[in-house]
Order: sequence, then C-alpha cells, then structure tokens
Amino acid sequence: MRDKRDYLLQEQEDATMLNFTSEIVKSVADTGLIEAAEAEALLVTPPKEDMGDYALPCFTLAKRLRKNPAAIAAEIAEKIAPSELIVRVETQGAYLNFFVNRTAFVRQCFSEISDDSKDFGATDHGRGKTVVIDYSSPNIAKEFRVFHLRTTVLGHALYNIFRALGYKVVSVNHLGDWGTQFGVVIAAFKEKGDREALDHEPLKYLTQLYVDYNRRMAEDESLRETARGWLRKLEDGDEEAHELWRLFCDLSIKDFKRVYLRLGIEFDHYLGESFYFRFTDEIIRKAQADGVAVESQGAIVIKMDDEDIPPVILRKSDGATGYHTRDIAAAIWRHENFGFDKMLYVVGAEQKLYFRQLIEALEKLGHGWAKNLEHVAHGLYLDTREVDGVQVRAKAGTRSGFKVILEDIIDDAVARAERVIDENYPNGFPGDKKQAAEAIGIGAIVFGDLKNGRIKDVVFDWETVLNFKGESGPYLQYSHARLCSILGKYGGAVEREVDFALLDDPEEFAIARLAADLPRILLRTAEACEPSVLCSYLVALAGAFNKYYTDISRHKVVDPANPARTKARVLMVDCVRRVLGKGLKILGISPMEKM
RNA sequence: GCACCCUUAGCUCAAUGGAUAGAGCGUUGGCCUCCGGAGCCAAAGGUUGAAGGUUCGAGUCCUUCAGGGUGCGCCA
Repeated sequence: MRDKRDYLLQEQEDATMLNFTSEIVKSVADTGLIEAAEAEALLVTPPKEDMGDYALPCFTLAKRLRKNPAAIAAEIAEKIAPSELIVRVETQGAYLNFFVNRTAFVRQCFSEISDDSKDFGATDHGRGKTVVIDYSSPNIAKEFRVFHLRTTVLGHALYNIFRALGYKVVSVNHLGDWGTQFGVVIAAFKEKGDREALDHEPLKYLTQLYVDYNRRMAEDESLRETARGWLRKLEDGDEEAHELWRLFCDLSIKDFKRVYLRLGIEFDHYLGESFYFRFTDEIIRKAQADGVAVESQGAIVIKMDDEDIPPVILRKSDGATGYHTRDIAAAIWRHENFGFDKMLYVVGAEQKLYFRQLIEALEKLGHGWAKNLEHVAHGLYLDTREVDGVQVRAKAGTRSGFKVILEDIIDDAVARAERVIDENYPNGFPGDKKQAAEAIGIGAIVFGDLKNGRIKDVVFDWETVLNFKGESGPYLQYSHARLCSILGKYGGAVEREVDFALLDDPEEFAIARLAADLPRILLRTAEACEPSVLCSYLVALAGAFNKYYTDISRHKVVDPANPARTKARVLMVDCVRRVLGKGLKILGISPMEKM
C-alpha cells in the first residue's frame, strides 16, 4: 500500500468527477460565509495552471459582508482544512484557489472513462423525455445545395447529443413536397419535359426546369396562370397532376438519400408537407368556427397581437393552403403521435419571424404546448464574389447565380483526401483507400461547418474546408488514428488497475481534466443547441494529447524498460481515444483507426 | 421605412459577467536514430466597429450611432 488516501478512495465505488467540485463547494459552505448553491455557480477554472485547479472569486461577498474581498478570501481559506481530495487552498487577491489531489483525480477520471459498464458522458438528463427534431427538410425537385449543409449537419449532431443525454429523439425530415413550386414544375414538365433527362439526373433536371420556367413566368402572366392551375389540380386530386408529383417526389428522395447515406444520416420519419395537407381543411374550419381565423383581403388569416407583424395565412385568396397551415397541422400531428416535451426546428435564421408567427398561431388555436417549440436558428452560407471591383457577401442561392451542389463539394473534398493519402503513402495505403478518403473528406466538411457558432453566417471558403491542417475534422481523425496506433504498438489488453501515482506529470493531469469534462460539455452543447462547443472541446483535448505525445523523451508511452508506467500511460491513451471517438461520432464524423 | 441578427489579429473563428482576450490558416524560423510530421515549438500580428452607461469587474449586459446581413400577407 503506497498511499493510504488512495485506498480510501477506492472504496467509493460510485464516485463521480463531480466529487471534486462538490467537495470544494461543501468546504466553503461549511464556513458559513457563502451558500452552497452560490459557491457552485461561482466556481471557475483558473486561467493558468499554476494558480490552482479550481477557483472561487469572492467579489460578490464583499458587498454583503462589507469587507475587502481579498480579506474574505483569506478568511475562508483559513477555515478550510485539507482533505483527501483537496490538498491545498491558496488566495490570490480576491480569488480562492484550490489544489486537488491529482493522483486521486486521475484515478477517478480514468477509472470512470474506461468502465465499459458505464457509457461515459451519457447521463439521465433526458430520461423519460422526448424531443422531436425537424431538420434538413429539402425541397423536392430542387438540388441539394451547400446551404442545406448547415441544417442537415447541425440537426444530425443535435440528434446524437440528445440521444447521448438519455432523451428519446425523433428526427423528422419535413420535405418541401407541396405548394406553388409544384404547379411550376408540373407546368414546365408538361410544356417540354424530357423523361429520359429526368431519369438520368432527376434533381438537376427538375431544378433546370424550375429555374427556367420561373424566369419566364416573371414576364409572362399566362405562364403564371398555368402553374397556378396545376397546383389547384394537384390539391383537388387530379390524377395526372398527382402522378407527376409522385414521380418527382420518388426520384428526388432517392437522390437525397444518396447524400444522407454518405453523411451517415438516417431519419426516423420522412413526412413531407403533402402528408399534412389532409388535415388542413379541418384546421381552417375549426379556426374559423372558434373565431381565431378571419377573412382578410380574400384570404383566411390569423392575426397577430402585434399589429406590425403580418398575419398567418391559412388559406390564400386563390383557395390554396399556405406553408403555415401545413406546419400548424404538422406540429399538432407530431404532438399527438410523439408526445414531445420539446420540438426543435433547425432552420435558417431568416425564418425567425415565420416561426414566431407559427408559435403564436398555435397558441391562439388553444395549443398550450406551443411554448415547447423552439426555432434553432442558424446563419447562412454566404458567397463572396466581386461586383464592380468590390468583394460583396450575398446569400448563396440559385437565384443569385451562385450554385454549389453539396454532392460536388463532398466529391471534391474526398478527392482531396485521396491525394493527401497518396502523398503520405507512396507505397500504397494499407487498407481501403476509397473508404478512408470518403470518411476524411466528409469529416472535413462536417467539422468545417459545425465548428462555427450556429447563428453566424459562414463564408464558404474552399481553402478553409479543404485544408486538413489545424482545427479540422481530419486533424481530430488523425489524432484518433494515432491514439489507436499507440495501443496497437502496445499490443496487449488495456489494464484498468494501474499505479495512478505514476501519472504525475502536469500534462497528464491536464489531459485528465479535459477528458473528465466531456459530460459537462455535452450538457452545455445540448442546452445551447450549439455543437461548436463540442468541436472546440475536442480540438483542445486532441491538442493537449498531441503536445504531450510529441515530447517523446519525457512522455514515451510504450516503454519496455518501464512496464508499470507503460500500463498507466496506455490506460490514459485508451481513455483519450474513447472520449475523442465518442465526441467525433456525436458530431457525425468517423473516428479513423488508420489514415 | 420598420424589425431581428452580426461586427474580436491580414483571413476564418474562440472566449458559463471574472485574473495578462485565445486558436487555426497564411507569413517567418525551428523540431523526425526513437510510439504516425494530417503533428509539435517559437516569432510577428489587437484601442474587441464608435461613444456613453450599469458593475468590485464588460468582448460579453443596457442605450445611441455606424457598417454589413436577413426578414417584413397570399414563395416555401
């Protein structure tokens, strides 16, 4: 028995990482100068390692106690006796700095992470709760463009995060498969449609038809009328219109699924707007009967409390239903069928007003649960281009002439990954090169998107996306592959009972602190619906390990001359690998074992 | 015109109201006899758009202004 304190800790089988913070909170609360809850909220990590492991700023106490904050800190410090977990308390000005028992910390951290009976990072935060996530939701008959990447990748990451936190998660792809655009596409196809071209590249061809007809429609009112006519026929159940619509939908979904498959995304439900059309008549009838909806300028609308906000249009003056009507029906149907506690709409920030209207309309219709709907707004992809010699930013879209097909971007990133593999493996890659390139290219694109704060507009920059160095998906994947490689070099099974006192290097403690943070990071990510939090965390973790690893003279992991230390370090490597791998999977990126 | 969002290093972005504002890219200079160089280290780069205010403490909260973006009844 090397250290009695370690023995004591071993008996606390269900100890969690939070023990360290709760011990600190308890010790300061015991002084009677501050409440436990307040202390917990104030607890921070010092900016520099030598200042301590946890810190409590005492400024807020100064006013209440009418004393100099530095004096208060000193007073508290004096009353705290060292314990098994907290070995020392120091003051620096008004800051109270705590130093933990690092061996105990490292033991607890790595024991928990390596415990296969527990899913480290997972919590029961969402047990018994259901969250519905509405994301991606592309429009039928329109190409899947780079703009869709944000909602698709964000929604998928949120899906994984909420699931990790114990929620029941239902993903819904609210396909844009109804509305005026179908009048346009059917009219265009009837006019000069080519079945062969359609079968060859459905989305590309349908988009062409749409763009072309749309442009001519702006100048020719009769074309507009024809399109409106086809939409009416579609809504009235006309057989020919319905048949064409079905064909366009089937071909489009097939194209979308090919992209989703590459991104590793599956939806629990593909329920487009057309599915909810059957409920809209009843909703409108009831809204009118209840006096919630009124006639206005030939349309049937729900007026908003704030007169400056335009009303929700349930039925347009031409008799067709609106986008809002189908979303109202969708929300009600989902509430009846999924019984959600929360529903997230992962949709661009430009639709903020739209969702505010939707929620208010649902509340007016008597659905109190509408307060559980949240618009998880994200920024736009912007394109930079020169106009009259100046760089301007503009929304990337078909109309502006900037057209980037998502699949083309994926292909380019994958091709780039393949080139890098060829450079690094002149004698051939030991494994499935195509598969590796696919995972790396997609990792680059997915991470390149998610690392941005979601509300920020993203300027699409090839240089950044295709640069696999630095803060990138491939950097994290590479770090993971290297961790795997070290374990492969070690060869044996990872042992969990090791001499933790041998992990006494400050860098090892820093790695443990980061690794131990995963559960807290996942909670923060979910609460803010902000996967960029998890992204920064993973970069910090990988960076801490890469730094440690590079100093081979001091930190050689596998060292036959020192078997006991090797075992301890191998456990640490395995734990970092587990945390990094878990984080990457949540983001929707493949953790590579070799690349 | 009105509403909402954004503005941090040359570029792209970080920073639960807390200590000296951090990364990456790019630039310059280092580091493979040894577990994978898609890595690591270092240098240079800042009046956090401007001015007030709240606070013990503001990149962060409030007000005004400037610049940019987005939206504003029958597109989805």
